[in-house]
Amino acid sequence: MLAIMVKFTVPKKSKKKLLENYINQLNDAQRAPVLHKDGPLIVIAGAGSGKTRVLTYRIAYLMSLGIDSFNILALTFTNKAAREMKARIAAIVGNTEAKNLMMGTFHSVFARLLRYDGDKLGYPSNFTIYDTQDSQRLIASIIKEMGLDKDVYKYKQVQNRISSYKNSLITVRAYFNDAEMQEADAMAKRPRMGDIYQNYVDRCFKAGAMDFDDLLLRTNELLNKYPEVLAKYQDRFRYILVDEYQDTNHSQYLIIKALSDKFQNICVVGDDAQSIYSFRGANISNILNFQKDYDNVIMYRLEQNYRSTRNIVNAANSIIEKNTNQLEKVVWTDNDDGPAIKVHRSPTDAEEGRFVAGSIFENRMQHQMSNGSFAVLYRTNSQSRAIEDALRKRDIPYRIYGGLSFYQRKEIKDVLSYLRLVINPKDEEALKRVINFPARGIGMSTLDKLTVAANHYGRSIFEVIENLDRINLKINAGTKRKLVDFTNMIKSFQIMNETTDAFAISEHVAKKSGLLLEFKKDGTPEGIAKMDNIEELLNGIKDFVEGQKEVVDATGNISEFLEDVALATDLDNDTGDDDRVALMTIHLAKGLEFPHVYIVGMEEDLFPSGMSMSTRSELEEERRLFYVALTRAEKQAYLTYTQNRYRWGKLIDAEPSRFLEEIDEKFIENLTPIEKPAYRYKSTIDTDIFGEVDKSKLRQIKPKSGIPPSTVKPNENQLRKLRKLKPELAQPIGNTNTVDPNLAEGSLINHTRFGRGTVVKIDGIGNDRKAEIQFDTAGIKKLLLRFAKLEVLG
DNA sequence: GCCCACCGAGTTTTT
DNA sequence: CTCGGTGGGC
Repeated sequence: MLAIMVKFTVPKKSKKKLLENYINQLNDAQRAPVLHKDGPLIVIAGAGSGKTRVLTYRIAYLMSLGIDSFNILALTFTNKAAREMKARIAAIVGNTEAKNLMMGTFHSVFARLLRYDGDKLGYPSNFTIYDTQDSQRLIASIIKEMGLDKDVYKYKQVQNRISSYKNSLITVRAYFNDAEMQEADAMAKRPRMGDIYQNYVDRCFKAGAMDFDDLLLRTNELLNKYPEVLAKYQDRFRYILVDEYQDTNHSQYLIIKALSDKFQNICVVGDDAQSIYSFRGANISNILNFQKDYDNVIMYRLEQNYRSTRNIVNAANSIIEKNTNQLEKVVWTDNDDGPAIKVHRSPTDAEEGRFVAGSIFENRMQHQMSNGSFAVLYRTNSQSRAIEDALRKRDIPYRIYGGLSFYQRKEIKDVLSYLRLVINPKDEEALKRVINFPARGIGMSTLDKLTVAANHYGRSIFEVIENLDRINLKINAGTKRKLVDFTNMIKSFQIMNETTDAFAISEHVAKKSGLLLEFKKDGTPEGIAKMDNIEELLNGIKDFVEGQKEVVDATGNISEFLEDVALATDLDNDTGDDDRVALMTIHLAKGLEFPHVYIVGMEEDLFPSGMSMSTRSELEEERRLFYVALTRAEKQAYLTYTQNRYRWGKLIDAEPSRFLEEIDEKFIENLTPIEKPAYRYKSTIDTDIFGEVDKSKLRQIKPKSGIPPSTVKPNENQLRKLRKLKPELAQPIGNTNTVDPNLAEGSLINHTRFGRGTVVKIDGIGNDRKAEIQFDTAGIKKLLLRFAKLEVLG
């Protein structure tokens, strides 16, 4: 109500005044890029330096100069960020003016573009977006159909590989033209990789489906092959802004390059120190080389941190300076020193959770803080469980972000699959999911026959069923009837969909498909929970339909909803209206801030991840991840680690993360007494004449956990690439924790912590090689050999 | 073709 | 430990 009043009573002139005021409040470093009008610019924005404000005001400023919002494209990292920024801009320049701003993630913006122009590439405008699970299922079935060994061709790895081809713009054709690429796969004992890739692409195309990577790859294809399309969008997007530029991949880079080529009004914002997505193809050299890509690039640096205490900023600096590969930048702050970073050790992960919950409880009481002031960050999703349990016991409300999201739950995906079929009956993954769920007597063998026929005729399974009487398939009449009944049901949904909104059709589908009934008759608590979830989904769709009424061009149709769901992240759906502690991975926390931040699981092999410490560049990315984590904190950061942690259902030994040592100790307060370092390092480290350990040498000399040299298997491909690009980064990280060759079952050993013992059993290979040891005083323990410091006594 | 019970493998991070 | 895949009995 108030907003509307303001809209009509405030004359345009004072809007300009408003913007002027905002811009005047910026510091000089922030104001400069805001006022930069034409030509390429890069803003290197340190953590917490107010880059969102810069982006927001810059867009508002451009519009105040008379540039039509229709001509501005802004790419953000999450849709939520886009929404918030857009709302903020609308508040400054007015709703009508901001309406045509094109703003969103790469994936959602270019999905929209492809819905318009994808027909040129042979895609229907109603193409399905396959999520990772859909892709993996399809790849698994292709591997099976091709009769390949599923232990050699692991579908997840294959999917990963295909994804990285696509992100590097290596099409099937390019793959078969690249001998080196094929050789690499052959060396990895997967000579049929290219054929799988080919099949996968064909099948997606036939299904009228794009996976996440296609949204970028096909956009590139479209812009390359159709100059008139490129010209159209170049002309439209005269001003392009890209947030989190350090996390763009090659495919995204090329899109930006192509679109900005004509006007060169390109503004990228990012922080090389926060590049943490190389696993999905992000290429840090995009930001490092931006100045070489365009002429007359002006670089701006935002170095003043407004978010965190001086202790946190300086501690973070002391970490990131261990990395070699970065742009020069000094992040500083005017804020108070603040309390030291608190470090806490617990015996197990359950106790770690208890510490976190207790600490949150206390802080809440003592400082009158809200739950929403706290975040618990971890490296892997599986760590959330122990934290959850502890918070629940303390009655502290929390919300988990990421992990298995609502839309990925089985029952939800089932409903969505029916809806996907309504929109695009060629969608094979959706069809395979629900053609026999709820059970209708259409089993595996029937589906196999249909798949073979579909492949043979180059059609979708749905089309095969529609033409059953014209194809000679060995399917009995009863089953044929059931198949036709199924397609008829979908068709009846399609007819209904033409005249109803997303909510009405969804409710109808949930009932008529038999899904709701299926879970109802199940009767178990799980079944009831699933029904509730479907209920929740329907409510969500209802809200969505309501919301769409306010959006220009929106129809509230189910296809809009599906698009939203396919590209939404957990964060996007966060209303933030209830007061809860946030639990999420560090990756998801990027861009967010909280007064108090708990970084849990500060242990070797967990953080840094055991999967990412074999090369220097991997380790540097882990370090950047730690930097990101720490710089989320405004007032207080906690780092916790455990001595033993449950992993794979077993209690295993844990060792403090090397990152703990990397923080300058003057920023740290240990809540638990430190283990005697002199004792731990005694055997390997020289002390100076005062008996002091030279700390700078510690990291190199200390027996490091890691992969024993004999089993180091750095990704040869990655290494080869790196050697060309950055020879110094390709060095595998040395590891000195070699296992005494005399160690065998029956050996008498000494362990630094558990004392004397006898080796009962040794098993496992490589990384997982472990010994079961009967200790004289500490009982039986299983220790991973690459961690355990064992002295063989005989 | 369906269902249940058992076994085996897997956890890095996500649009 | 937990999910997913498989195989045997119906």
